[in-house]
Amino acid sequence: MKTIYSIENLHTILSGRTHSAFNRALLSNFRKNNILLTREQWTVLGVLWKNDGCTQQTLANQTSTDKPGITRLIDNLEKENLVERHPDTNDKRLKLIYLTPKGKSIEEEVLNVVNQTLKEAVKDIESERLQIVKETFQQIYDNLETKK
Amino acid sequence: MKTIYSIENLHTILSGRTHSAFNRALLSNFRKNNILLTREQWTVLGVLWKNDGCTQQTLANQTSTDKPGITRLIDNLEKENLVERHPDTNDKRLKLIYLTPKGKSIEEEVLNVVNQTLKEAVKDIESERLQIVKETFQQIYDNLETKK
DNA sequence: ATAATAAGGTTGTTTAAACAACTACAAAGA
DNA sequence: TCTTTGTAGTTGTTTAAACAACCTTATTAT
Repeated sequence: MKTIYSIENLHTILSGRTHSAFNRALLSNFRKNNILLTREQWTVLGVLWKNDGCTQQTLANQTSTDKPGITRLIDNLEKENLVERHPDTNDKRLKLIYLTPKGKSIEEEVLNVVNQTLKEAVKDIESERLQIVKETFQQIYDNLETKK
Repeated sequence: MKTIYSIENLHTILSGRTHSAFNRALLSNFRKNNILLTREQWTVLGVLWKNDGCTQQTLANQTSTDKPGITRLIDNLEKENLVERHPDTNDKRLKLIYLTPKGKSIEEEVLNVVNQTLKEAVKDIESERLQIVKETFQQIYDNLETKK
C-alpha cells in the first residue's frame, strides 16, 4: 500500500481546523461591528437576499444544512426578527421564509464584514492557487458525496 | 474595491461543507467496521498512539480543540474504556491520559479505515494539487490566527 | 376513491465548537 | 512567608451537525 502523500497532512486539511479558524474570525468581526449573527445564520440570510420567500427545503439545499438544522436556524432568525415563516396557501406543507425589513436592512453591512474577513483569510495568496483549492475541494466533495 | 476572485466560491470552501462531508464519510466507514468513534475522538487517540500519557493540555494543543472540548472528549473516551486519567504525582494540576489495552488494540483497525476514507476523498486528484491545497490552507490558517 | 408513497417540517438525542466563569495547584515576586 | 500571577482542568450555556422518528399534506397507483 504505497502512500504518495502524507496522510496526516491530508487529515489536517479535512479535519476542519482552518474552517473553524474562519468561523471564529468571522464571528469576531461580526461582534466588532455589533452584528449578532453566526456564520450559519448569515449563510441562510445570504440565500434569502437573493431569493426571498423560498422554502425551508430550498434553504437546506443551498446551504448544505439538513432539514432539522434549517428549522432551528429559522427559529433563531425569527426570534431576532430577521425573517418570518409564511405558510404557503397552495401547498400547505410548505413554509415560505421572508426577510423582515430588519433582515433586509443589514445586508450591506453583513456582506462588508464577510468580504473583509475573506480578504483577511486569503491575504497574499495567489488567485491561481485559490482556484486550485476551490476545484480540489469541489472534487473531494463530489468524491465523498456521489458514491453514496 | 476590486474583486479578483469570487467571494462566494471562497466562502463555499471555508464554510466547511467539504469538511462536513468528510466527517460524515469517516463516521459512516467507522460504523461499517463497527468502530464507535467520532472523528474528534479518533483524532485524540491518534495523538495518544504516538505519545501515550500526555496531558490534556497537550492533547488540546495537538488537536486544535479547546480545553473544555478535551475534557468532554476524554470523558467519553473513558466511558468507552479507551483511555484513563492518571493524576500526575509531581504536579497535582496535571492529568496524564493513558490508553487502555482496548485503546491500544484498535489502532491498526482505526488507521486503516481513516486511510481508506482519505483515499476515497482524494481519488483521482494529483498530489501536486493536494500539496497546493495543503500549503494554502496552512497560510489561510496563519492569516486568521496570527493576527490576533 | 382509497391506499400507498413521497415530500416538507418539527422534535428529540448525542456530540462538538466556542466562550465565560470557576476551582485547584504551582511558580514567581515582594 | 505571603501575595500575586499563571497554568491545568472542569462546568455551564448557546449554537450547530448528524441522524432517527414523527406529523402533516401531496402525489401516485390501484
